[in-house]
Amino acid sequence: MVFIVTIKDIAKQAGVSVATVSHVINKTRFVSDVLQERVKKTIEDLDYQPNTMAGSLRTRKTKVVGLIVPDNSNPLFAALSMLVEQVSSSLNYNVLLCNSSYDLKIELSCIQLIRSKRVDGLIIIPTTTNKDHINQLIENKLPVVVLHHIITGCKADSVVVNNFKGTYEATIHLIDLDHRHIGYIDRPVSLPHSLERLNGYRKALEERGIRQDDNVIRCNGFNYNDGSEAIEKLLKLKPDITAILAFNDTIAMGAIRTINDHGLGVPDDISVVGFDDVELCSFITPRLTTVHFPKYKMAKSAVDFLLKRMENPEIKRPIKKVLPLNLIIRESTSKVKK
Amino acid sequence: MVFIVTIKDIAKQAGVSVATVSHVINKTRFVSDVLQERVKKTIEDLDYQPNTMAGSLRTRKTKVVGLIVPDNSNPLFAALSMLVEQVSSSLNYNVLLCNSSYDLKIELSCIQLIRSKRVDGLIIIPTTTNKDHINQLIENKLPVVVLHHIITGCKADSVVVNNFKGTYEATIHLIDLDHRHIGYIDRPVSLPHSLERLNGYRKALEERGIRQDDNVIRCNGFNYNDGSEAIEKLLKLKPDITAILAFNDTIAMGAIRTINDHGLGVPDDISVVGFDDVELCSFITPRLTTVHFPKYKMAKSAVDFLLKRMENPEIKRPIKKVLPLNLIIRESTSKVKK
DNA sequence: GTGAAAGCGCTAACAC
DNA sequence: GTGTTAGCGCTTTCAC
Repeated sequence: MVFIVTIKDIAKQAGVSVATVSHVINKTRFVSDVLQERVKKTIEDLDYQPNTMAGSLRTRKTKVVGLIVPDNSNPLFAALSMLVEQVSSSLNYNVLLCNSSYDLKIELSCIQLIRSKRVDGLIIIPTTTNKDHINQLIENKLPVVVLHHIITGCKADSVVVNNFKGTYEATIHLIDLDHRHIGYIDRPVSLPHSLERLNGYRKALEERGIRQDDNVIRCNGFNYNDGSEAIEKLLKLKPDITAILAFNDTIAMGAIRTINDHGLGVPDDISVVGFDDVELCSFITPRLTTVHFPKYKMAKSAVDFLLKRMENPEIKRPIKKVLPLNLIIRESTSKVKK
Repeated sequence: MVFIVTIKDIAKQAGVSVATVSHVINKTRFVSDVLQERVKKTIEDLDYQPNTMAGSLRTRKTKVVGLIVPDNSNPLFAALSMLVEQVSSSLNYNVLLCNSSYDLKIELSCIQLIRSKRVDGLIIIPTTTNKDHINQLIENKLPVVVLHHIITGCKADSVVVNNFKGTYEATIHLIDLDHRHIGYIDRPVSLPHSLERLNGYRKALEERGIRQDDNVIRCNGFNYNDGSEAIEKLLKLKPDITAILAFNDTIAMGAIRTINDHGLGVPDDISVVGFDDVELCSFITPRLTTVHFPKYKMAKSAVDFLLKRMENPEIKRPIKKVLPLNLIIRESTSKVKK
């Protein structure tokens, strides 16, 4: 907000009307070659930078999309933000990034800000299953797509992942390796997507007739050390466990660390499988067996949904895409020791 | 850009002037309790969301800062963006995030976009040492702070880190552990900050009278597998190496992976030290010895510098802050084997 | 093929 | 203590 050259200056200097200048910039009506050239040259000469805000005030389009994630320093969300930004900018949209810090109040205030900035749409990974604030946005005609999480009764379009199948396959994989005591480290507070994961795990056990000890533990947060603390407890509670599934890779990596600290090896003593397939998975030792999460496809679909909704607000809502997941077997899982 | 309630609607419904409404919203002049209440209630009732764009057009302040990073999925940059966003939003600023993908052309187009969005300031981790485009922003009176990188001749304020001391201490640490053949994995293309790191390493070797074999190798990119490839080559070239310093943690982790693949142990056969102290460092096995990078302080200082410059554009420029670094000794380094 | 001018939703100087 | 109104820099209708 510090520049001085305006469209008027260009118009005057080029000896044309502001309308003409506007039209050559936006290619929005025919302008003769002569004038076109003159205007372009003047723009160049004066280093003119159109003030898109002023335009947005009229057109009611800002070409920015809001993005709210719980925590951009989490590797999954970091990858997702990066990809959302990349595909957005390839379509000429900018991204306004907010971290909700897993806090609904902060999420609410992010939304406030984003609304007042008049973004053209919002992509959000919400923090709770609270749908009211999101539905209200929709009522206000703001296109929003919920990424990754599942909120029943929410009118927003969404792109999610087949969580159930992810953990189901992972568990079957473990069972096929003769594991019978398989632990599960869950998210601090259950959300539908994490319940799906838990159910996938349970279903697999059930199908294979494995007695359901309560081998499920909840961790306290989303960082590596929360995984450490969780496995610590689980190992104490259920010392016969030979394999664990973790809610995500971060938790899994924290768990591996602590397993090692107990003088146990992965996968020799305990097999570990993660979820998300964060880039690092193939570079830690042992390489982490995990459920691959299609990050690019998610980001792409989210942006596509948003643009689609902008262009045609009348499509029956909500539209939803469920992307498939697949297990990537690496080195952190192996046959159970006799 | 889809809402209909404007300040006029509020004014009419509350039976006051738009000026009064504006003033109660912005607390910018005294309004009697009665009117104040009436206005507030009306705002509530109509779910009015001020259009900050319209205001910005007048005030020439947008309350958004641009942030350009090379790649938000890199753990260091992810942490930095998150922190910049957090401190900005605590000061009522939003963040417009762009990834330059390590490409000057893209960086340029991000800047274009950011200028046209009239951000109040820009925080950038540039991709090259090219200073022209940055200096031009400054000439256009846009406050900008260069984060992390060093660009000589650049008029932007900056907050950086004492790179030299980081690698110097790390190398001394290794020498103190009796290592004499210490490799260094450098960044794909040298920049001043990476040269400082390289010099810290060299200076330490020189001071301790260690012959400078050319144990320096350059990796091809910034991902884990670039570290893998680099160490692969280095091991072939210099099989007597017992320790390596990596340009950053990501590279170090990739290297460890490959060292393991060669049947060698870290730190038993080869000690490894990283740079940045990304969160994961204390959770991989072995925990990574690394140079701690004060991420929060950087983000905080960058935003502070920006706001300072906005408030007082006349401060002699550039102002610069160099934050200290310190070595964190964990498990990936140990005495050299006889 | 081009220009004049109204108006997007605010802020803030000026008036009372 | 409150209201009127002129712009901020654009887009776009209407007119020629």
